[in-house]
Amino acid sequence: MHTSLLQHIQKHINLEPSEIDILESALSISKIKKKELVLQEGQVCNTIYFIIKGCMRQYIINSKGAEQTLQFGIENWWITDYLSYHNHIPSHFYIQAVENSIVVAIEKTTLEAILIEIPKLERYFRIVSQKSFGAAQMRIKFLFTMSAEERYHHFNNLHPEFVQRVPQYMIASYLDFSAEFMSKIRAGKV
Amino acid sequence: MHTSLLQHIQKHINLEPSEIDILESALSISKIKKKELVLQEGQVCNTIYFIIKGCMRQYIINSKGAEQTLQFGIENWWITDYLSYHNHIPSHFYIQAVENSIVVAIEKTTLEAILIEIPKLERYFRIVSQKSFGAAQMRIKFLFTMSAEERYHHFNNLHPEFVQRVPQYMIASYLDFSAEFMSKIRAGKV
DNA sequence: TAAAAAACTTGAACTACTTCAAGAAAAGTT
DNA sequence: AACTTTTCTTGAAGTAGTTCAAGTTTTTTA
Repeated sequence: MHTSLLQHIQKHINLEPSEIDILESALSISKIKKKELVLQEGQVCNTIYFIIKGCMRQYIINSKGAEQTLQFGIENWWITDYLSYHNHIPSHFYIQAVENSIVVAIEKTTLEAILIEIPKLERYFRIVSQKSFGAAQMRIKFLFTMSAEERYHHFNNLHPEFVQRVPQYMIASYLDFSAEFMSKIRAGKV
Repeated sequence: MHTSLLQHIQKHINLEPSEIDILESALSISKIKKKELVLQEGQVCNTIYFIIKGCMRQYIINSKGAEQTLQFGIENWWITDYLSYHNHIPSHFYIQAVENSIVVAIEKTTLEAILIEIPKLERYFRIVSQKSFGAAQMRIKFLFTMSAEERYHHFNNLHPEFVQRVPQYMIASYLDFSAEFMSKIRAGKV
């Protein structure tokens, strides 16, 4: 396993050397090719992914057959469908690699075993998921209060590198407007 | 403390009698009058609230001075601003009682102490917040894929009691359309 | 139980966005 | 280097919603 997950965990809790050993032996990295899907709509989600390198996204296919990105994940983010994961119900989402990516993929059974061996990790996941929930609430705030153009500029200011990395149409759908409209915003034609 | 919080916790983890004692003595209930604010924009949020009875909401005031509800909480829900709570930063939100409510209000210092005494509770909060995050993602999905009318009918089917309980204009803003438009949807004039 | 405040309704005018269609540019593949 | 696929751009026409203003109904308060 790459050290970045350990570092991320140790930002929030202290691990003993023995606990690090347990993690090292239980977890491994995997590579995911650009465009590869790790979850599809209708499947039950049994895995959580920590992104070591690259970029993933969670998206849906709407009633018109178009993809809409709900969530991006980059280095040091977790990505999964928690509702499907916890309730054993079919997922509404696709999870896909936007770039060739390196992740730590943890199966539910593995994670449950690790959490029993290292109960301290419950705290880590608690804090991380509370912060994610907080971020989701801010996201809803921005969707509610800003115009399309404001959302674009705000996102562009906050994550300029990111806008370079992924196709514009994915960002447009993440910000909830059409790719065509994004093009016009960028050209100043609005 | 009312038993409903204990029951909610014990849906997810098993508590020893001694642990229940600790909780009982550390926590107490408080009453919040309708329209009373427990958090205002600009304040740092240092408390999490478990709703025993009643209804709370998290809202913002937008650039036009109008309130927009981001989140409702009813019986057996937690409500707080996790981003402000964790990062000690001023909140973007107001949290207010929609009805006269009874809550367990837990200060950050109290909660941290309890979590050290009963580490098992980390698991409870981890699971609850992961599920909340999953629900927030579904919420974004619905906002993205459904028309205003679809969102109204969907919400009305899912939570019919709830629509009776709170003013329509709050539900309209939660579903991200105007109170006037909601009136037209209900009258079938759209 | 009257008065005041809060919540809901209605229609008309407006607008921030979408959709469509077609072409251009950029990136990926052999 | 040529071909294919993917991504981005542009304008014209359409529409799902908003905003405003005024009136009505319901709920709360004194």
